[in-house]
Amino acid sequence: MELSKTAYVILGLLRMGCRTGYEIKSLVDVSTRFFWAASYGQIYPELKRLEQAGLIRAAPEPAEEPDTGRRRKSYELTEEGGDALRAWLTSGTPLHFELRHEGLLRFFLSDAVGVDERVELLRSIRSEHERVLGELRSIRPRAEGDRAQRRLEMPLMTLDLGIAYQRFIIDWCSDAERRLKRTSGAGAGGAA
Amino acid sequence: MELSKTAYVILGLLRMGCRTGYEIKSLVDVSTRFFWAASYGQIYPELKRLEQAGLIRAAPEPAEEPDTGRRRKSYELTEEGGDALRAWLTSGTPLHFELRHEGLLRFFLSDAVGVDERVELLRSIRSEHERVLGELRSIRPRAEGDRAQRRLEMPLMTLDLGIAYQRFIIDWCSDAERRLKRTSGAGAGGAA
DNA sequence: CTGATCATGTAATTCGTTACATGATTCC
DNA sequence: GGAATCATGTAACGAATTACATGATCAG
Repeated sequence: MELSKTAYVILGLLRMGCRTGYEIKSLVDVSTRFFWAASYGQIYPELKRLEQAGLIRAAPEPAEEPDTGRRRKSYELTEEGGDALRAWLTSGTPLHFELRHEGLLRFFLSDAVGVDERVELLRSIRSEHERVLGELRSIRPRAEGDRAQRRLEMPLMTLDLGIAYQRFIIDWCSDAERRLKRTSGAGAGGAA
Repeated sequence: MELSKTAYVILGLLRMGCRTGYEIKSLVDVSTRFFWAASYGQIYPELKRLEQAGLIRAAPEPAEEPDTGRRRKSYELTEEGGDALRAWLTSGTPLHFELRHEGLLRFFLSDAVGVDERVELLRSIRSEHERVLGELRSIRPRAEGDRAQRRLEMPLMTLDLGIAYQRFIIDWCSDAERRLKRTSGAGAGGAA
C-alpha cells in the first residue's frame, strides 16, 4: 500500500468537511480516536505529503469568513484524492487489527496474585470502560447531527457499535467478578 | 513507571513456566498476542535488561534435559522479579488501552461509497473476526490444560472473554448488514 | 540429507507520541 | 489584561516491526 492509514483518515475527514489540520485533529479526537488515533506530529507532515502527491490542494478561504489576519491553511480533496479514498474503501486489502489492552494483560497474568486483587483489577478495568462509555455517549449528539444535517450515516452507526462494545465489556466484567467471588468461596486463596 | 509493559509480559510468562526467549515468544504468539503482542526484537534485549536489573537470573539447565550441545539461555524469576510483577498487578496505575481497527475506520468513512460497497466491507470485517475466532478456539485446549494441570485459571478466563468478544462483533456485523440492506430499500444509492 | 523447528541475536526502519516553540484571536 | 482556544509546525524520543544473519538439532 502506498498511503498510510493516517493518510486515509485525513482524506476521509476532509471529505466529511474538515478543512484545516487543526479541524482534522479536533474531529479525530471525538471520532476516529477510539479505533484509529492520530497526533499533530502525524497530521501536519501528512498534509504536506498529500498535497505534493496531488491528493489534496490548498482551498480558497470561504467567503463567509472575511480575512481575519489569523493564518491558517485550508485544504480540500482533489478528484484524485477522492478516487484514492474510494479505492481504498473498496479494496480487498487485509484489514489491520491491533489491540493493546493493559487491563486484559494484567488479568491474564493475575494468577500471580490473590482473588481479592483479581477482583480489584476487574473493577478498575470495568471503570475504565465506563469512563470510555461516558465519553462515547457525550459525543453522540454530534454524530446524530451529522446524520440529520449532512447525510453522514456511518459515524453514528460506528459510534453505536462502540457504545454496545463498551457495554459488552462492562457486563462481562460484572459477571466475571461474581464468578470469581463464587469460586473463591470461603477461603480466599492467595498465590505466589 | 520503570518497566515497559513488555517487561511484565516476560516476567509473567517466566512465572508461568517459560524459560527461554524462544519459549516466551512461542507462548506470546498463542496467548497475549491478542491483546499485547511482542516480537523477538523486544524480547531478547528486554531479557538482558531484566537480568541486569536483577529481576530475573540465568537458571541452571534442568536435569531432565541432559546437556544437548544446543545452546540456550534459561532464565527464572528472582524474588525481586516476582515482587515487581505482583506490585504492577496490584498497582492503581491507569490502564493503557489502544485499538487500531482498520475495518472500523473504513466503515466510519464509508459514506463515501455506495451501500453495496458498505455491505461488502461489513462482510470482510466479519470474516476477519471469524478467522480470529477460529484461532482462539484452536488454542482453547491448551488453556484448559494449563488450568487443570498447573492451576492457572486466568488464561482460560481471558481466552473465553476473547471468544465472546469475537462473537459479539460477528453478530453485530450480521445485524448491521441486515439493517443496511433494509434501509437502502429499492433504490441503492451511491455517494460521492 | 533435507526441511522443520529450536534458538539467539542485531540493524535498519517505520510509526507514533510528547514536548517544545510560536503567535494570533476571542471571550470574560 | 489574562485565560482559553485557534492554529501550525518541528525535534527528540520511544516503541515495535521487519529483515537479516547464524547455526544446531531432530524427524523423516
